[in-house]
Amino acid sequence: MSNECALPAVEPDTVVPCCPPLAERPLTAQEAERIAAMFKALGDPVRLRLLSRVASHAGGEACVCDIADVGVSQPTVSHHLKKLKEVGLLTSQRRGTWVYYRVAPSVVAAMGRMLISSG
Amino acid sequence: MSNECALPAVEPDTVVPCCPPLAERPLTAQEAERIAAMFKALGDPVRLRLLSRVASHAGGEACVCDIADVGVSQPTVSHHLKKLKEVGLLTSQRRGTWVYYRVAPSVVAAMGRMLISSG
DNA sequence: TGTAAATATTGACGACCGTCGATCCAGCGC
DNA sequence: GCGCTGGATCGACGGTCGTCAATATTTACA
Repeated sequence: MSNECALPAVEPDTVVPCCPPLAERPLTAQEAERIAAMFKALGDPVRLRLLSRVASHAGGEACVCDIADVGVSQPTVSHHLKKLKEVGLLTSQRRGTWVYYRVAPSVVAAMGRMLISSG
Repeated sequence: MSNECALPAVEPDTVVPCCPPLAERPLTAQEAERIAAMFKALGDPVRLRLLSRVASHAGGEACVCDIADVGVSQPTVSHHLKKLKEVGLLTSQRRGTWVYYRVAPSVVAAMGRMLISSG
């Protein structure tokens, strides 16, 4: 995957260029479906806090145990991290007993650019 | 409302500065709640298409009748436009028989910047 | 081998959300 | 006044989502 501005494609074959500016042209149904799934991942307060905690953590990565105290149970934390991972906003890596998460900057930035260049 | 970078506050008194960069520091529960509500509004394909249609329409505004053919019923379109309006992403104005919607560029840009400056 | 710690998965339950048909409201023209 | 058109609201239904307790899985260490 050399394309820096690519979102995780639904099918591995079609690497779609990411996020056209919102005001460039009307989004197609497929584009909207794909992009909405990513924004929906940001549309939950617990996920937003988890993402922010990973992003702001030293070294750009955080163990689950470092960020898990957000007021919900451990399974719920795991559930939300999984969702963020599914849409490509987070990546994970197991090191020993712990699992470390880090944000995918290109994906986050791509979503941001879609909004910025529409103003 | 002179502050260009302000999101619609839940209570009219507290005008909160918008969207700290995701990686600046961990979001508080209240911040996350407020911001998640806005991203949630973007987390639906129909709303995303409606927003894109308004944003890309000539003059920066669009009558409902111009953008309503997104594959759902007229009440559903109205419902989604209302939601986008509630979180401050759209504004509306009645002119005669028609209602015109336009995007709130500062709000959209604020959300974008929150993501961009986190990469 | 066996026990403990860190995450993930499963299954269930209540709440929220998107959708629709039916209805209502606001302007316009006759 | 009346009818028509664009748009909003209401009420209901089915599906999705966030949450939890319980359990499973993975690794480390004695």
